[in-house]
Amino acid sequence: MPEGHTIHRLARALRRDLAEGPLHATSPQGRFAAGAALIDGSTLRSAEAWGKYLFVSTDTGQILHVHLGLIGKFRPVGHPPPPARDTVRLRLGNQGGWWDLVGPARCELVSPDERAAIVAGLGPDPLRPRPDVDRFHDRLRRTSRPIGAVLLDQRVIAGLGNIYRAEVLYLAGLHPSTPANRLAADQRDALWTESVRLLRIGFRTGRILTTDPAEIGRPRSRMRAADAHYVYHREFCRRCGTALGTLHLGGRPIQFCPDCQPALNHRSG
DNA sequence: CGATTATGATTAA
DNA sequence: TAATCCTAATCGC
Repeated sequence: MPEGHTIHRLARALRRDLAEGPLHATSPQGRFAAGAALIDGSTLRSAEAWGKYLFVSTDTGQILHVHLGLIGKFRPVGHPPPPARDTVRLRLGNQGGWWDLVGPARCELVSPDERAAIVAGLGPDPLRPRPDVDRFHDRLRRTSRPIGAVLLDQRVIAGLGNIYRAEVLYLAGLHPSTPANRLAADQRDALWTESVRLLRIGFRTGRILTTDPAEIGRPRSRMRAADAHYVYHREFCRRCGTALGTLHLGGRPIQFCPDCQPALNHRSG
């Protein structure tokens, strides 16, 4: 589920649902019982996303840090809430709604300093106001690691995951193995611009949609899953039909189109 | 029923 | 780089 757009939508939904009235917090699973007890009875003050990291703070000064990881989910469960499954790490709710957190990589209370340290370690988040684009350019200029690995590094850009990195590279026409420091300024610009554009579409729609509706002949609201991406998890390029290649970069598989994303030429590079 | 897989990240080596 | 963690849906036998 979660690349950056998911966490930003989640933060907004929690703000809307839980703003009013004291929170009830429990840990049916038991693994966050102490933390839930400290949150219980407080009132929500803020919920915000930094890349894939979610912070929820209360009027009593508690700061809840949640990271969904690969398999975590934080979703509304209706009102009144049904009996909780025994995997629910945290159930949070009030008169505005009820939410269950299941399978998170992180669910913990942090101090203001700890929170600041996490945020300081993250690269610019395209979905936040006034992201520091220069920092993104600087990081790319300074490393020879393959751009396909660099885009997954949250210290470089916060919020991209395995789908967006593959699609952003496709849209920029760049081979995933290209050393980041060999990219030209306009290529780095394209990576940033496409990241912003795609994440915004994801935030607006709640889906990772990267294809051009005009090209597909179908509005985003009715986009079929099979047409939603150009290369991610595909066998053939959605645009030109060429058989895709697969690499392992940043510890994860990435598909690319050998025709639309040619490898860096030795003489021009 | 077990194995596999998934939009992630940290730790150890 | 590999091992590890977290959960649930899906698939094959």
